Amino acid sequence: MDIDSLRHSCSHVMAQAVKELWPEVKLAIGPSIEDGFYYDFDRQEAFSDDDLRAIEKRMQEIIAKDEPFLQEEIDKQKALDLFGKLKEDYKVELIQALAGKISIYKTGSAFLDLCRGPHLKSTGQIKAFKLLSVAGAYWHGIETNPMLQRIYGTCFNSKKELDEYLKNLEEAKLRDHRKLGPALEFFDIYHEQAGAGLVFYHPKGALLRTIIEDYERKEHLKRGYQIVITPHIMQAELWKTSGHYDYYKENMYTFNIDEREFVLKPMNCPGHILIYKSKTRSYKDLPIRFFELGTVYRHEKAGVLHGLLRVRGFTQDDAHIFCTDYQLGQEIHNVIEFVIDTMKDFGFNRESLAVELSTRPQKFIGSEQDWQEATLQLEKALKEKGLAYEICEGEGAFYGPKIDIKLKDALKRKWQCATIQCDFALPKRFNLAYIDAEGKERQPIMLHRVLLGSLERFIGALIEHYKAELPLWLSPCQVLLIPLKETVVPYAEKIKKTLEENNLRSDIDRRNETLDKKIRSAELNKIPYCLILGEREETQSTVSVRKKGSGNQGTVTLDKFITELTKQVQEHR
RNA sequence: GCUGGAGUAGCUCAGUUGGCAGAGCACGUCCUUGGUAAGGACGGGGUCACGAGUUCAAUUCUCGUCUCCAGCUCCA
Repeated sequence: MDIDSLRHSCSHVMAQAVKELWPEVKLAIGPSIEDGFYYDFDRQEAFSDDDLRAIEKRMQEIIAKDEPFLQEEIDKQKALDLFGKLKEDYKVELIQALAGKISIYKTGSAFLDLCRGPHLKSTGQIKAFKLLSVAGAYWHGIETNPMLQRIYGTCFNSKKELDEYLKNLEEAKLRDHRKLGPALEFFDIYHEQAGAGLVFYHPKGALLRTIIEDYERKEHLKRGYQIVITPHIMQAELWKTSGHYDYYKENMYTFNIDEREFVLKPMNCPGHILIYKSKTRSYKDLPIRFFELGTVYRHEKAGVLHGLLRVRGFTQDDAHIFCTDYQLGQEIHNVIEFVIDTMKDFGFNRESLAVELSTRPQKFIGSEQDWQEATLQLEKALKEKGLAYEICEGEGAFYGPKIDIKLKDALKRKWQCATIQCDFALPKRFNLAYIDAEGKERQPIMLHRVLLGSLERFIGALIEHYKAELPLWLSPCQVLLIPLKETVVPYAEKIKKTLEENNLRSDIDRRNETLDKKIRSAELNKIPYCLILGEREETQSTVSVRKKGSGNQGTVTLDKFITELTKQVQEHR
C-alpha cells in the first residue's frame, strides 16, 4: 500500500476525530511528511497530552467503522458555499486560490474536507498509527500570520513497522550530541553563567577540534589556498560598505569604543576583501584563495539555538576565492571535489549528503546574464561529479546562486554544512579589481565557500554520526593504558612515551580500581584500544591488547601494536 | 522571536496534598593489588534555575525573568 496516501488518509481521520470532539475547531492543512503526517488546527485552547489520547481513541473508532473515502469534483462557487457554511475560513481561503473544479472528499459520517487525494478506499485500511506531538506552526509558514496548532503523527502498514520506528526514535535519542558531548567531556554550554549558544571545548573536544583544524590547514595549503587571519572586531564603517550593517544588523553584536562603533564579526568576507584590496592585483595572480578558520558571532534568535548545531559563536572553515569569469567553472569544480573528498575522509559518503542548488530569487543584484552563467557553472560542476541534487527555485542569496550540502543528525533533521556561493555584490560594493592582459581594470568574481561549515556544527554532526565512537584518527584518546598494579606504572609511562614518539595519543588509568572497572569505563568512554599491563607483559616487553567492542585481542610486542595502529590511522583517512 | 512542555546533587531520577531534602552512578579517604564490562567500608556534596508576591512557614501556590526540550519562522 502506498505509504503517502496511507499517511495522508490518516491525517484526515485525525482531522475528523478532532472535528467530532471539538466542532468549533477550524481546519487548515494536513499533508503526509517524511516519517508520518501532520494536520494544522485553529483552536483557542492548546491540545494537551490527554487531548491527543482522546483523539487517538476517536480515530480508532472511526477506523473500526471502516468508513469509505468518497471523492467528488464540484464547482468552485459550490465549494466556497459549502465550506463557508461550515465556517472553515482556512479552507475557503485555499479554495479562493484554486481554479477550475474543486476536489473534495467525505467519509461515511459526513466529515467534509478539501483535498486532492489520493486516499485509501476506507478508514479501515489504517492499521497502525500514533500521535506524537503538538507544536505551533504559522499559517502558510509566514511569521506574521496567526499561529496554528500542528499535531504530528505517524502511520505504518503494520504494527511491527510502527514499533520499529518508535524504537528507532528512542535509539536516536542516545546518539544526541547534546547528551554525549558533555557526558564524554567534549564540550559544554554554560547557559546561565556564560550565555546561551556559546561553546566551551573541554580538553577532549579541544583536542578533536585541533585534529580537525590541522587536517584542514594541511589540505588547504595542498590545494593552493593561502591561510590568512583577520581580527574579531572591525569598525562599523566596513560593515556599512559591505551592506551587512543594513541587511544583517539584527544579527550583529555592536558596541562603542572611544565613540567609534565596532562590530563583532558575523562573517569573514570583509576582512578577506581588505587583504585582497591591499595592493593592485594582476590577472596573473588569480585565482586568489584566502582561507581562514574564522570565528564569528551572530545573534541568533533564542528559540533556534540547538546544542552545537546552532550556536551564537562559531568558527567557520571559511575561504573566499577571487577569480575571473573564465576561471569560475574550474574553481567551483575544485571546491566541490574538495568538499566530497573532505566529507569522505570524515566518514560521510555521498548517500549521507543532501545537495541543493539554489537559484535566483525575486530580489537580486547583478545582471541576468551573470546569474545564468554562474548557475550554469554550479550545475555543471554537480553533474560532473555525478552528485544527485535538488533545485531550490528562488532560494539563492540576493547576491548570487549557491550550492548547499547538508548532513543529517540522529533524528534525520538536515543541517547545512558545506556551501558554495557566487557573489556579484561584494566585488562591486568594495570596487574590487584586477588588471587584465590588456592593462584594463576588471572586476573579479568572488566565491564564498565553507567545507565543514562551522566546526561546532560539524563536530555535533560527527558525534551523532558515530554515536561518539570516533574513528581512530579522530579519537582524542586512542589508547588507554591500564597498569594492573602500581609496580607496573613505570612500564606504562614508558609505553606512553613510545606511543607519543609514534604520534599515537594515550592516557594511563592510574585509579585504584579493579581491571574490570577500568575496562568498563574505557568502553563507556568509547576509547578504541586498551593495553592491559601486568608483570607478565613487563618481563616479556609486550602489551595485552583489547579492542573496543570486540574484547581481548591477545598479546603482542609494542612494536607490532604501533605498526598496526599507525597503519589503521593512515587507512581511515 | 512565536506556540506548547519542562528546570530537585556533576549525571539519571525519586519526593514533599505548604512544615529539617532522598537514592543509584560519579567524586574523596581507607581497605583491597587485581588478568579483560561495575570488589568493599566510610565520607563530602543542594539558595530544589533566578527574582518578586501570598503565608506563621514556599522547593511545593501565584506572577515575572532566565534557560532547556519539540515544532514554526530564520540560518553555518
